[in-house]
Amino acid sequence: MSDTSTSPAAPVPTDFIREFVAADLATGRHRKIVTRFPPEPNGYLHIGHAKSICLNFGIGLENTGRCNLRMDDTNPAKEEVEYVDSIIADVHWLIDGWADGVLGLKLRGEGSATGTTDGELAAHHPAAVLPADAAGRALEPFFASDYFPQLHAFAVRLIRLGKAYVCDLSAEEMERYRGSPDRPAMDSPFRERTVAESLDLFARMTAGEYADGARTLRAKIDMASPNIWLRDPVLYRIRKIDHHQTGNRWCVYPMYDFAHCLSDYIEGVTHSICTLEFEVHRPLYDWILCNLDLPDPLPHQYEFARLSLGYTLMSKRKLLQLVTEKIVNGWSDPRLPTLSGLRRRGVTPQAIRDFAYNIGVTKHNALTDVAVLEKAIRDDLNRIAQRRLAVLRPLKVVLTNLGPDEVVECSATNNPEDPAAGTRKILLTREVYIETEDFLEVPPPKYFRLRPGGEVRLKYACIIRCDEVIKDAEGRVIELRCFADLTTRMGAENSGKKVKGTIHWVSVPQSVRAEVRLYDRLFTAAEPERDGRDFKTVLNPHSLEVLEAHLEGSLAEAVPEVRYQFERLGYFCVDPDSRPGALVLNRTIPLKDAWAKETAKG
RNA sequence: UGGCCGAUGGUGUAACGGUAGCACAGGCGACUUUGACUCGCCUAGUCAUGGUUCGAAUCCAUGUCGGCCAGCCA
Repeated sequence: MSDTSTSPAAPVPTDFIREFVAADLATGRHRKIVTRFPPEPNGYLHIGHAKSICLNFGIGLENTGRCNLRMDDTNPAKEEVEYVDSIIADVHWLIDGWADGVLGLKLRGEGSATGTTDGELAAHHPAAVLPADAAGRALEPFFASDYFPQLHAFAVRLIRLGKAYVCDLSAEEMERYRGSPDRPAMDSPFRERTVAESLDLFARMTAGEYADGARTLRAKIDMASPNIWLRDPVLYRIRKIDHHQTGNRWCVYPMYDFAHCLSDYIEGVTHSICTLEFEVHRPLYDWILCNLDLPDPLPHQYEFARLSLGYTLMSKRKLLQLVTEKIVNGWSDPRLPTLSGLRRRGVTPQAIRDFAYNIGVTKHNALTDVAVLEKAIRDDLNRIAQRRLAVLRPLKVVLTNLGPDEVVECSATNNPEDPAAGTRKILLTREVYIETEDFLEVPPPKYFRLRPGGEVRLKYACIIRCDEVIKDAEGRVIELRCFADLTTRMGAENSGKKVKGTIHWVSVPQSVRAEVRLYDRLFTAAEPERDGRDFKTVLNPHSLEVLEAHLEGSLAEAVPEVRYQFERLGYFCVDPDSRPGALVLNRTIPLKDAWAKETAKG
């Protein structure tokens, strides 16, 4: 089995759903496992979807099965091709190199063939093609809309069986008739309509004879059921609007409950995994499949708890609001938990997969600490990111014993976690920048950076001593004059000399300027909507800070999506906003900072 | 006064009638040319009450708390 595994030491994950899968394999109920990831293309994917993707593709991968990507596009009013495209890109980004081998797609353009509407099963549905079998042919996701002809045929069959009827109740009337969880329902006056009449009416609905909302097709189940979803749920509604895949071909569209179970069935899905709120829909899922008298094996639905992460919002509706109200800059704003936002921020797919593995899969709602995500991000970046020196808030230091044009060559380790990454040259000059916070005139106890008369090591270079502090008219420190002890350079006679602090720096003439964007959590509260509060009351006004930083010269040719660790500062990656000579970097996440924690203690 | 689902350290999870374990967070220490990484140690838990059992986080009952369900959304 391919193993660019989720976590270095990770055994195969286990959870209650995987136990069902294993049991079904053991009993011979299924020989091949097929799952699916079925987003509605009405928004961008976020890290909550990533949890589902990792579960569904993980199960496919672990069992040499398959996981189909399917657009659950049964409501043209809310869906757009922009979302279809972003979903495809995000899924690939997240699974490539891991589970892309079990990604089930179909041949482009296949499946939207005509079907019958006379109650007979359409003969064909698109076959799932794995990348290994594509032979260079273009593939695309499955679409629930591909099955509209078959779905329609199934609906007709249900009417013929006396298990569905056309209802003329308005939406308001239907709401009244339905009752409520603790109040009984009333039968629709159209419930006992003859099969022939329903058949005729449904055909005319399909032909476009009636206005939106005028009639619906309903399942005839049990109006006395304590489960609302069994009180004759709507199966089809009239919607005279264009669909992003099927154009104006249809004016009746199936509801989620009708389309989903049958789409699963059509694709040969064995385990249909969704989130907890669909638990109450499961009896309906089963009812539809059973009452259509479909041959086995039938798919089964399993539910797990959706992800909720501290200090962020996960619902597509709320994310859409953040985007449309321009609280953030589009769906890929690095502060958003969208996959495109995380990608732009510099988070790796591996880190997201590790995160998904670490949080597990259960049936109870939990609030996951962002620290778990941050840990996964740092762990992966620590392994792969090359180190560079950069100064965010510069303080000029003049090394008084170096000549104006003197250049001292230093060797810097690219990645201490990966010796194969090698070394690079950096140049020490008379004028350098250090981080403003690395000098304090009157330092607190345990501060071991630079102070007047004190010593500190410039990383990869040498130890310097602060001889003089230059201030401006307001008394602010604007420059330090220091002595550079070149005998403490690597390889020199005093290279072993120890000082408490080592700080980062860049050469003034050798550095490049860049815009650096620092991100913080979008909200100041772990649960932005706690107790029904408006999330806009807890927006973090400092979630984005833009600085002009000075980077080591080797970064001049940095390209988007390459990730670096700026030593002692954090992980950064180049933003696509970058232009030649005008680099823009995003800070993915700062390094852990024990000193900041120490000082915060007061 | 409905139905369904759930409850294990601060947080997320494991244990499937037989030693409550792991991770994150937190604390202390070691190492360190990143106050990073790494390593060592520590803190801290079975919602409650009954019952079954030699033995219960696990099974049963009752209660408590939490989530979901009254779209022609998914």
